[in-house]
Amino acid sequence: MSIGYACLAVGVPESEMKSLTLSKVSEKTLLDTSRINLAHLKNLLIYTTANNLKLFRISSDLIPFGSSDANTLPWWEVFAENLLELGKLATESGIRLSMHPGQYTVLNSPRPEVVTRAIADLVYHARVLTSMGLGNEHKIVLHIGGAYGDKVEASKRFVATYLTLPQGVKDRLILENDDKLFTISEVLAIAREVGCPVVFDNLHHKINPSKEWLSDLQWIEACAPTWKGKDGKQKIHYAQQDVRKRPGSHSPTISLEPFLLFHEALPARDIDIMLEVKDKNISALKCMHATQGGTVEQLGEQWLKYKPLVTERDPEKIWKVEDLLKDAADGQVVSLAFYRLLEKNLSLEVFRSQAEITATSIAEKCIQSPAEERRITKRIAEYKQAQIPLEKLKQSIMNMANKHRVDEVLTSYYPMM
DNA sequence: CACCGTCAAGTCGCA
DNA sequence: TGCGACTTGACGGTG
Repeated sequence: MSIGYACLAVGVPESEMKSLTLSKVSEKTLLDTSRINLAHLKNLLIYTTANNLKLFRISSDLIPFGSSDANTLPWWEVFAENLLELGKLATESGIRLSMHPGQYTVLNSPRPEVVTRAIADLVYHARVLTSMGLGNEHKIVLHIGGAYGDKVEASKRFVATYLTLPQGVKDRLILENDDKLFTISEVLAIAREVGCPVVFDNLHHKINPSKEWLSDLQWIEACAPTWKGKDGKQKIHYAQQDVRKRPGSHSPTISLEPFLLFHEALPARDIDIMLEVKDKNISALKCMHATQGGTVEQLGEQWLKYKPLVTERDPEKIWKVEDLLKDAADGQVVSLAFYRLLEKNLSLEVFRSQAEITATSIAEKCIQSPAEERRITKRIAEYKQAQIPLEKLKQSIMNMANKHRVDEVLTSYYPMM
């Protein structure tokens, strides 16, 4: 079983996708931005490989305006070599890639111009994966679209349009239940009609359940036959609700115990799980290590990145974690204990005075001029007097870390909580 | 430097 | 009927 993350990695320098606004589009800006994004994707794949992750979703932002008339570049030719190299990197590392056009790609719209653009967008996504030399098990995830007051008609339109898609798109397309309109049973009905694999999303299903009452496991089993040999392993999406936000919002991180319960209930056969969560790779590593074990080295590396978050709560707790890792002859055994202890410590309240000390010591690594020192000292004082939230202080420190490329700070999880 | 409104995509749902 | 929410960085303007 592979556990994956989507589009971006926290704490990986030079990995973010740049975008353009329409007013800035030109041949030069398109070329420059595409080149940067491809280089950043390479960094993401290197990171994914180094951390032994096997599932990753490529951001649709890879090629700016990739499916729009605003971009007339034959980018797949201009960057043919780069794309092939990236695909090779993924293939050699056994990484399964995917893409996921957003909410604005609507195949079943009654407006023909919307449908035309949606098809162009799917062609763009398929072209990225194909240009990378990847097989059809590297998929494109799509929702059914709008309901327009008549889901039956909307479903019929989806099917009709699906049938007109280029084969290269059909070969990669997989369909997902959404959190508002099309339930898992409705998606399954459409998918069976057109012969397309289905991705079960547990959170969408929780919020937008079908009238048939089956368990998550039963729905996953119902989706299983839609996956044929050429499609690769069955994929599902797993997410948890952010309790502070509207229904459907992804949680900041994956809470371990509910994930473990979900995981234990999964079928014995091999399934790929794409996590949808704000902290991306951080949760992917947590869930992977917790269920499949991590080496002492892997856990130690994670611990260094989490450490300042524990320090700003209660520095005394550091020793317990370090003792656990020190006594660990076998990383497999302590992985679960490590992440459970970590979660427990991270659930503690931040201590303002400790957060101040932590911020000071991290800022010290980044400061390179008296002016910077004055600015950060001022920000820390503002935080001390509760004039700004900790988040803002961290942002200032991270801006400086970014400016001076302070890797130790940039790769830590310090700004995440 | 920090902050804020706007943009760009399509649909839904609430005044 | 019209506009806010959804998403997120880029961008331009202000303080």
